[in-house]
Amino acid sequence: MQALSLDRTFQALADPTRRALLSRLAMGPATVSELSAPFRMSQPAISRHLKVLEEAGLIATRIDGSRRPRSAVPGRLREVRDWLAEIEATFETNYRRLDAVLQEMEGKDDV
Amino acid sequence: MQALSLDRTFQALADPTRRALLSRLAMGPATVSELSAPFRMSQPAISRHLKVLEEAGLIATRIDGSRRPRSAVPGRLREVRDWLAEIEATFETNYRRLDAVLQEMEGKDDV
DNA sequence: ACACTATATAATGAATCAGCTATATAATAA
DNA sequence: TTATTATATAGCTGATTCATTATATAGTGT
Repeated sequence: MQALSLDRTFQALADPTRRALLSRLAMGPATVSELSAPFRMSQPAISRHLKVLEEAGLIATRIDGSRRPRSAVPGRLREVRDWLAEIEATFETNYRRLDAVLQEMEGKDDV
Repeated sequence: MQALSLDRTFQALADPTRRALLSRLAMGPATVSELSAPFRMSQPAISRHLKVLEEAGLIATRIDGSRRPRSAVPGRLREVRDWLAEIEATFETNYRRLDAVLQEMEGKDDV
């Protein structure tokens, strides 16, 4: 298996086809044929996108005869969202601090 | 200005240097020199990364004499997080539905 | 004006990406 | 066995990425 870096995961999400595939899979498992159907793109291209999503830890493959139904794996997405939330929290904190400083300055400056 | 696509934004986040720069900027504005200092990477490389972050709508540039202090812009991150949350919600919904189906099957199967 | 600092841009090269077509592999159906 | 279906892999191409060094641009300080 490959290393599950945020790099890889964000990279996987940086393509509209892959995001569409993931959206579809969030609604339930689907085979490659089913996933390919809505796209004007060759089956190999879709298979490749699915591989990227899998290496990013976003989907998983099950084997069912000659089919390879994929399904979404939520854990990885949650990690990504946590990372984003952390940055936003940092920003919020420091924004509030700045705000407090500004208010204090205003208090001493004005009147 | 460039189109602010999710593509571009995820792409921007898919690089560890850029994520580090964004983390730093979430704590408060900083100039290119300040941002470059912690990295073993040329100044032009950092400037380029900053440009990518800006084109992704994640940071903004202010002009102050010969300096170009950057600051984080939170709106875009929130959009990204919203997109992730939506997918997770879809997954949750469909997972619950499956769960319900399974429970019903179990009810009819067992005993 | 001159030197220095801060930053951006250009030119280049190696690596990776995203698509295609052709082909391989494996399971299913006849 | 043979044909068909489902999917993966290989090989190719053009575009994009990420780093480098060299250089341009523009402000600052003397």
